[in-house]
Amino acid sequence: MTTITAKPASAVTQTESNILAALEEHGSRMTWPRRELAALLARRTDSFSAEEIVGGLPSLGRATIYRTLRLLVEVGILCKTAMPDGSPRYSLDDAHHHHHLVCVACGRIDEFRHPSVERMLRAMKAHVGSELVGHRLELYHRCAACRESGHGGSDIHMHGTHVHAH
Amino acid sequence: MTTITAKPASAVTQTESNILAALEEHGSRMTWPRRELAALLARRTDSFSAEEIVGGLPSLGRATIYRTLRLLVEVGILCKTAMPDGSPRYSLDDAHHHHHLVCVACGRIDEFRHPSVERMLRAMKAHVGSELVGHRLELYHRCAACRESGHGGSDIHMHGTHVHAH
DNA sequence: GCAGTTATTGATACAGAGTATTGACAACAC
DNA sequence: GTGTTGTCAATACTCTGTATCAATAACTGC
Repeated sequence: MTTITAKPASAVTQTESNILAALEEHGSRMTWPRRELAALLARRTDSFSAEEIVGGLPSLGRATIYRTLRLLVEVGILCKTAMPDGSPRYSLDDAHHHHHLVCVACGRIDEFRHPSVERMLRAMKAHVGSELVGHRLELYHRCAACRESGHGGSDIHMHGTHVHAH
Repeated sequence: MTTITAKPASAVTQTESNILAALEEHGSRMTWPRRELAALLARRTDSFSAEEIVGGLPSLGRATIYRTLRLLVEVGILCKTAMPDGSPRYSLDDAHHHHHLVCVACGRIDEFRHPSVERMLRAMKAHVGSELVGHRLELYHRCAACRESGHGGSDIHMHGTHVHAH
């Protein structure tokens, strides 16, 4: 927990009841579509796009799925992260402050915390004249599995928004 | 250049010939639409969306503008940054490695470099098992002008993708 | 300076990721 | 059981692009 804290995405799990409890706590009603979505999310360990969920739950309306995903981000069940090209990915949130280590080949998202990041943020807070209201930090890499399996040439989401190589 | 390096966006300027030279160097042809776009960009000092440019150059095709903006990002004339909600903004690039300080109220984008960031990246590089292929760091704040003018309640682009408050 | 090659353009259509609207319906309060 | 209000599905729309393709303009060699 002090060095890399490489918590694999697969270690971030939420049970269906966890998710429903978070919604209830937030004051949301307990509906069948939300139960369905919670059940599906509880079974996932990897990152996903909203449209994957839409495809996986054809009995629910698109708007409902987008609304509910947004709601789950708000209540801290999901993280919404951006690939280098800006396309969004959702993953389960471990409910603590963290940043993302994103594999550009397979889309796997690991959460991490590291003192050097917090140190940097403190330093920037001190040096920037105005109040910081938020930050975004993502590190992009090729994960161990993708390097081994040679699944490397693609990097489909690599270009677009401002991402630095060094 | 060692502490905050608060280079205002207005200090990042490019002349029309600068921009055209970068395109030529890249091996691109010198066309009328590119000249037009270069002339318009050379006059801007703030950040902008692609559609603003589309609106400002009605004689050019949408596709051409998007293509050329992408090209200019590739050759290092423009930066493409994301607001907290993920919506993209373009700004002139000072051609050095830097990160972005983005005002969530007015969209102003300042570029900065700071040793604490580089230190953090070195530390992360050392600690992450796999090779890092890129990173994204954006700090969101409310700029001095917006704080003074009270232009504060809006923060229209504040929600969406994963942005941390502390 | 002209022909030939090839990059580039503009129009149009399409894709991805959502948001806004609306009438219907279901959950919860009483 | 009635009423209020949250939530639903469907639809249309927005924004930010990319793909296709025929027409054209820019460079290249002569």
